[in-house]
Amino acid sequence: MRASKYLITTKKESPADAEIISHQLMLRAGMIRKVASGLYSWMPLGLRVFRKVETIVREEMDRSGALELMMPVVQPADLWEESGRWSQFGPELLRLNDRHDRDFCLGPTHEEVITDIIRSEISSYKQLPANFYQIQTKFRDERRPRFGVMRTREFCMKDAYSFHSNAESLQETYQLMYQTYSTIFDRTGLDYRAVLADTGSIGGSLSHEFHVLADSGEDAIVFSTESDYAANIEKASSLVLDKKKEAADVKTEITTPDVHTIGELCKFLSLTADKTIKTLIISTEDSGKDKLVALALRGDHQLNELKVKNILGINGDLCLASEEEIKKALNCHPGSIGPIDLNLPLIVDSSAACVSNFVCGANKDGYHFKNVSWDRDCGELSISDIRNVVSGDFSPDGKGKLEIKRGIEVGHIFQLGTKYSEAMKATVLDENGKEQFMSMGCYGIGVSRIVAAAIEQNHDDNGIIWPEAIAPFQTVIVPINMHKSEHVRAVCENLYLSLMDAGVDTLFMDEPKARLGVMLADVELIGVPHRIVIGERGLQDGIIEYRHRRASENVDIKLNEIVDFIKNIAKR
RNA sequence: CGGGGCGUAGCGCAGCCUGGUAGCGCACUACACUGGGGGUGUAGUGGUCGCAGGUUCAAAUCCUGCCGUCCCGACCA
Repeated sequence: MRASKYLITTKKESPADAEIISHQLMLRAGMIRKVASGLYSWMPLGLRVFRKVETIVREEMDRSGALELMMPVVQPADLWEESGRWSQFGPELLRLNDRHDRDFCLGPTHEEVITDIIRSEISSYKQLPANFYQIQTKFRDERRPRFGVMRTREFCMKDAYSFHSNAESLQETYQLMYQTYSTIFDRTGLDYRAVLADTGSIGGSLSHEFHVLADSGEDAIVFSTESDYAANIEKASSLVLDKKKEAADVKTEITTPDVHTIGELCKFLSLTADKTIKTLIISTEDSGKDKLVALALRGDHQLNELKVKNILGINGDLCLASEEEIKKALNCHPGSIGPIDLNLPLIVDSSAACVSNFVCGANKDGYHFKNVSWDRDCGELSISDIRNVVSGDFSPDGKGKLEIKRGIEVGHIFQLGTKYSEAMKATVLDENGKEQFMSMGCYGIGVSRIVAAAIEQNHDDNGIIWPEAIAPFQTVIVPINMHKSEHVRAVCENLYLSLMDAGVDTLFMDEPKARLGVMLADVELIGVPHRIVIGERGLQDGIIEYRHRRASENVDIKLNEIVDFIKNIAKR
């Protein structure tokens, strides 16, 4: 591509509302432009990267045997009512009416449509297993779109859906997709991990997420130092070792004026938070009547909302009881609650249950108990894992300790089982001529998000550093004073044509009067991996300058060797 | 959804408190110089000051409402 025929709209300053580095660089490099909150246009330069990612995904999906199709963005409400998700989905689902006032939604995902297709097209177990995918626009009316293309309302996703006549077959395809995803992310050249995940609102049983590692990632992911255990923190558990029970000291009520938080309590009594128990009261409004439930955690641990929701079978958001509700139920303020003689259902975290002689609230404003023992003071306990693991916990498989890193979720695979096929009556006849619900799997990859994640992981002060496989251009030719030297011009032209002939994606900075400094700054911002600078000075010795985007020094290459050199290092 | 910030030229910002000719930098156009890392000069182009009301002789500036946009949001018991 010739720069003179292309649109390169770089900026020195980044827009004020861009917070994370990938968003800033994508705007500065002219890859994307915002249309409205959570809605972006892909400029030609950005689209090139987008397409490269898309191509890798498509090639590997095809290789896996999945069949590409395309379903509509706008979907009828009927299908969603059949699956039960019309009422289950919150405001994330953008609903709209057509001119006949019929209900539709913009598809955030396509389980309903694909299940509808398959139930009418496939009727025999002999046609299974089958796997269908599309690469297409999705819409989710995010509560808060942010981070540029990382969390938008409209985004592009590859979604695949597999159908099976039995669980083993689903297992096989799931494994195949796991492999395929690994190949896809290997090919993008990104540093990623697959982790165990929760199935969330899509439902189903087993699930893995694929995360690109980056400090700015929205998710915390947990690894064992010694085994291959890896999980999202929402899902991660740890091995709780029963501590030797200390002999119970005498329980004492102590006055704790103006102590409302664990922090204040620790300071007041000069002890560490792991010797305290905090008691949270949640209101489970979701389960019909307004019921309060108490949760006991070690003072230094954090509640894992998801684990509690799974235990209590709550679908919606978990919310903490208000001060009034607590006052009404317990006659004290939130800062003084404890597990003793609590007139509420209580769930004790398994780590909290190992603490003895702890300090906790006395359910009386201004008072706490010390030397509390679960066995003696709290009666029968309901114990569950309801906290987030922390760095240094034991891996649940007993091998190694847990370590926590940040990740950007770019892929997610699920075993759905028969959730949708049952709801939508998608059946086949088995070997015995009996009707059976198909088992399903679904598999997503965020195409647009991968582009942003790649930048989060690969950039420096001067701009983006694209991995070879997804760079908008593999190579760039930068001439020096081309308008003054016919020789430089001719060499650049020749080289450009030779590289294009050799199948190397090349950008030729052919604006005759462009200044060198400006061109170099642009080219670094855009992140082209391989740079060739050609000037009269070097040409006199038959030499041109090569530099990789990550390198800090030029390498002199003989003019007649450059095409082979580039072909060699830029090969796919 | 709750809390906060911000809307002035394509982008980044000042002006607003204390009402009176709408400014600066980048970008853009033309010309000249310069020519191996965002160069210099001269002359230009470009703005319903988010929208709607109100106060006033006079509103970017003061008041009210709306819209847009960005950031933060159990972690405290």
